[in-house]
Amino acid sequence: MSNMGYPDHMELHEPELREVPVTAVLAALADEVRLQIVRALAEGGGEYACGTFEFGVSKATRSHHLKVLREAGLTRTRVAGTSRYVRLRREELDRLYPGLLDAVLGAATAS
Amino acid sequence: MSNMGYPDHMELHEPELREVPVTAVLAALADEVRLQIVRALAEGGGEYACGTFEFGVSKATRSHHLKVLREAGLTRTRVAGTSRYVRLRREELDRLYPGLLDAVLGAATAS
DNA sequence: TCCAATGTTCGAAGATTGTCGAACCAGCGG
DNA sequence: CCGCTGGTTCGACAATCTTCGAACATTGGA
Repeated sequence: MSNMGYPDHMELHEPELREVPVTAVLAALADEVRLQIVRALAEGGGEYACGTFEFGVSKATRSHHLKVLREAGLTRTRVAGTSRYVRLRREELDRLYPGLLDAVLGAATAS
Repeated sequence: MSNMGYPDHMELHEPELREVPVTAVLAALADEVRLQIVRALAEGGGEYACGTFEFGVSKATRSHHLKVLREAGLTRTRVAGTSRYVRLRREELDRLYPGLLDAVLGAATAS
């Protein structure tokens, strides 16, 4: 009974957005590489394999940044085979921090 | 002729908000102490002497945080006598990043 | 003139962060 | 079964950040 209705592959732990301090959310966004990832996710709208993001950093670094985003409650990750698919938790974000993502992305895109 | 129309006391250098990278603005907000300062400034609406902010850090630390906020374009500082009065650059902020401050402050206040 | 008050600046200590290569793990395809 | 591929994890290193006390600057008043 340790399996509580999950599929046979463990889902990654992703925090409730309420339980993440605002400062952590902001800190997650306060990095150029991570902001590029978030921007890409937001533009596409859907989910992307981790390997999609090639922003001039190594595999290890990219993995690290995706972990930061996930643990800040900004993204959700689905495991499928050897790949992991990432997507932005936009609705939740917009509900809890209305306007934040739009403001940040607007600025980032407008440059 | 080094004085270019300024009053006889040099105003502190405060960057144009456009020229501050978004990540710097976010980084400035991504700290518990600085967020408390910003929250206090936003609630009050007006300007406050630096000494007003007693959030359990030393004078030196407070001075440091106020400098970070100022150089991120979040606050403006007026020098008067031995005191410095700080205020939030709310209008500019709201114009360039509409919704950002509200989202962050709402979250911070709602806790 | 001398002192008190308000802030800033200067190290320095300690923690956190971003980055990488190397090693590792798990599927998938021969 | 063996190797490739997509990702993670593990040190390690350098840079940055937060924090403090102590020293300094400047103003205003007794």
